[in-house]
Amino acid sequence: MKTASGSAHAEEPRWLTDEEQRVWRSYIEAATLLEDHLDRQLQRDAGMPHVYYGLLVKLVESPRRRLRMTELAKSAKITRSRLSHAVARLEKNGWVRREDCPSDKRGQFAVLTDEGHEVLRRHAPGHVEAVRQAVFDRLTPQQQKSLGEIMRIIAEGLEPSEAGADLPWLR
Amino acid sequence: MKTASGSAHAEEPRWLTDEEQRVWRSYIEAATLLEDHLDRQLQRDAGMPHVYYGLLVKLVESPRRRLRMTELAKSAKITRSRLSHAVARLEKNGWVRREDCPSDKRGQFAVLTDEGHEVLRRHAPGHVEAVRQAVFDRLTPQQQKSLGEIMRIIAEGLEPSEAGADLPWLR
DNA sequence: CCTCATTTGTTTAACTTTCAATGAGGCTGG
DNA sequence: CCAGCCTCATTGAAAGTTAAACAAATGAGG
Repeated sequence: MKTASGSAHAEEPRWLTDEEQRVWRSYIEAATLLEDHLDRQLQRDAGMPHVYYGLLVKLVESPRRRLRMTELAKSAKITRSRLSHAVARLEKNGWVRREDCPSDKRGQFAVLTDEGHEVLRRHAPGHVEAVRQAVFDRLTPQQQKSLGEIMRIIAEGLEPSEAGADLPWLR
Repeated sequence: MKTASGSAHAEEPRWLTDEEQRVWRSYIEAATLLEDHLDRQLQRDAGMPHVYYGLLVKLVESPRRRLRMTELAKSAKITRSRLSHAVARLEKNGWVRREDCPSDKRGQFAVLTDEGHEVLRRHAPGHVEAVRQAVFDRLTPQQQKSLGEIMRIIAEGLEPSEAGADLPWLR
């Protein structure tokens, strides 16, 4: 059996080539700048960070504009803890409301309020425009397609199924 | 002259097509998962978030392992304020030390200490491995190349020259 | 019915990031 | 010189995030 290669075990590291390094740096820089840019845009215009906006979007797209906390967390790729705090804040803004789940007394729904829906309606155009300017307007159709494929692959590799990733023999 | 289209002015929004939306979602998901994954890996192994690690890397690659605060901030794509706090923390860890700039009394150098260098040496292999597993091992050479090109373009569009971006007529 | 492991969601404290304000130093033109 | 403006870097408070611990409810198995 080959060594586990995920624990504290020193095989000689496979360094990145110069070209790989350039790619990686470009990725980090662009991702950092982009996140920052969108956060600022939404904070300025809509009064919330990008992640929070994303939560509202998830909700508006869901049946009855509601989602169980855990579902919402999974779909937004954040922890339940982070979501708890976020929803608390959005609730204070009046954009989301919590509702008990009838079938599971532990459960909570996050529900998009009319106000929340309105905020979304009002600021979606500006946000889409920002995304276009920063990303889509600059890429050829081919590049857009590639970006989609590439990011899907990366996400795939890190997805929840990731849970037991360093114990592959248990999956 | 065409309208400025960046201010509070409602032209009918150019929504994203379904395909564009899929691309964008993939991007957001992958970027979120990846950032989170690397933060966790480094926090667990090296006791610092990914950004902080990135700062040490910038320093180790610089002449005399030092950089002016502003330079470092620019090169890492973060604000000077954020850097100030970060360096304060790294200093507390003994991984970075501040030094006055002789030629400009306002200036400060962030200098990588030997301890800092050692931390980097110790944890670089694990980090590279994490990046490989999450990204490079999953992409074809063609995709790696595309990713580099695409992210360079996006970064380009958001770069510092961005400062007066909504006042293009002043540039 | 009871026990125990698991799931759900929240909470607390520590840490990080942002935003706005500040002070010190440099630089330019009168 | 010095007045006004810009740059360098830091600060403190508020907001957001993380990690670990927790209570309540569920549900599977005995």
